[in-house]
Amino acid sequence: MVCTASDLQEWKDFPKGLKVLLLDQDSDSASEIRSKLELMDYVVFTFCNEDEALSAIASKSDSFHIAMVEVSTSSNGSFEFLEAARDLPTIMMSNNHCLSTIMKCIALGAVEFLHKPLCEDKLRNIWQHVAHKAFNAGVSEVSESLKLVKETSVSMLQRQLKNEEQNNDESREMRKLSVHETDQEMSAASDKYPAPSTPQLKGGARLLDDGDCQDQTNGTVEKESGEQDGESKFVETTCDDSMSENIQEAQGQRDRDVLVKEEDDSANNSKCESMISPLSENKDRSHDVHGCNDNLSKASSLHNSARTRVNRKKMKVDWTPELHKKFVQAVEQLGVDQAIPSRILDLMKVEGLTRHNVASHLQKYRMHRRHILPKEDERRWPHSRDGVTRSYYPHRPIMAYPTHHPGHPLPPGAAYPVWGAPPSNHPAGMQMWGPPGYLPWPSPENWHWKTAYPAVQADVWGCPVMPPSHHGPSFAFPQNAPGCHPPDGLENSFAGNSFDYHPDEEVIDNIVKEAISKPWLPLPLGLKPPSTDCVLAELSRQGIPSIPPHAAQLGPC
DNA sequence: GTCCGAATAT
DNA sequence: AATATTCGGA
Repeated sequence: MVCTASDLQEWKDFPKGLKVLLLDQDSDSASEIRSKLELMDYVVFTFCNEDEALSAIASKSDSFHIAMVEVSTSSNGSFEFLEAARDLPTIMMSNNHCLSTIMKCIALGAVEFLHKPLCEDKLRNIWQHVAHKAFNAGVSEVSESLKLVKETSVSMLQRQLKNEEQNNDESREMRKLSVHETDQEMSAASDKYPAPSTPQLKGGARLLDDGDCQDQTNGTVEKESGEQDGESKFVETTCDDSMSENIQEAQGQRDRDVLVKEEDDSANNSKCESMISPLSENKDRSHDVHGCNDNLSKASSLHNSARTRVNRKKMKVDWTPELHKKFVQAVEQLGVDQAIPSRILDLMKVEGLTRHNVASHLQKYRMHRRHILPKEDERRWPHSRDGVTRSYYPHRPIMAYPTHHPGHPLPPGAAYPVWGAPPSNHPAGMQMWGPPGYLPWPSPENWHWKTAYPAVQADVWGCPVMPPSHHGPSFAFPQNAPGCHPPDGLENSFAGNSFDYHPDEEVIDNIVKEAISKPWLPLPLGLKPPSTDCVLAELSRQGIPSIPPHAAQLGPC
């Protein structure tokens, strides 16, 4: 369908009603796309059969503004369509991400190639191809084209401003178009066809665009104006440690030197997320696997030069080994118990890092420690229950874990070394969270052992834990004499644990001995209280034929 | 209102 | 899997 700029000018609520020919052999996929498009007020004509689609455009070629065609991996049919529908801006789409296929599509005139599954943003913006074509159709003279475009844009803009209250996505898109196409890119764009397709907009104003658009489209602005804003704002300040945390927080002073990378969801469709690289010593970013470094400075300067909406975009902190090292040092310095995000943040003095970032990382860090730590201080457990030496977790796992290095207990200070080993000993990006020799990351598939033994309460990390204190001491007390039989399932419970450890008698004995020698303490998990029968039998075996009368009054304490 | 930590989402 | 975001509670 030939859609001219003046058509657009007359078009109420563009792109509402834009007619989309959808050709997809897969009817499921087709209907999915269709419904998405329809939600955006496109009018969709679905074809699962290519011949039908071809005859449709042949007979009533005016009926469509744009086509979306699935490139089936099996046939070349879709290319035929492409050739047959030269006048129709055609977007090809496929699960097949093969470059040569894409190339072929483009070569044959496709205005864009979209990877499936299609994301909504891309669908929403397909109208741009129509607009682009309209603005370029049959206009030989650039100045004429520009004039037309300008008029069109302006009139559209005015119309939209009038309908302010019913502002919806389309109008916003249009405004975007007006501004940018008119004032900035049109002269360049008008003499070549390449689609200005949504996601493929090149550089320049994109960030601003997105920022604005985002602000308008979803009402997330106010949300980000709170704490988050304060933290992610780029403020160039210099504060020293003497300043109070709060002030620092409020000033967003940790956000110095952040490098941001513009979100690049462009043509390649590879969702390369924005990334923030908080590094004062960013030279040693040896593992920049994302290869985004080039963009960093670009985005950064962009940010500096213009508005800072950029920051609104999701930015991911890249926890490089160096950064993690800082983190761990901070945690150590504070002591695990006092290590809270804001303090860690202060100590780290990494610009651009937010408390949220740290909190998130801290969460992961703790989770990890929960796995490696119990082994370490398990042997010290009996003395750490008074709460004084209690570490981060109030309810220390009681089940004796075998320690990984039985002969090499780590001194408390060394329990959480900064780095167990030089990073160079590990594959790029590998992070060490614990002392040398520990599995850096116990693999989750090894955690399932916890479920094998219901009698042991396991926490979410798979560590057996003490029941909360309100269960009271009575919980601990015996129906079974220790030693009657090893706790049922104990072995099973260990069979698949993180360390592939199969407990031997010694371990069990130690637990049992501990329990026997300190009967006033709660019974370690995994040990069942002895049954009365068992107790009686044992007593009998020791030559005590019956329970002394007063014994019954003792009862459980 | 701020911060924390866990839960949940991406 | 890693990180961000959300949510409930202090």
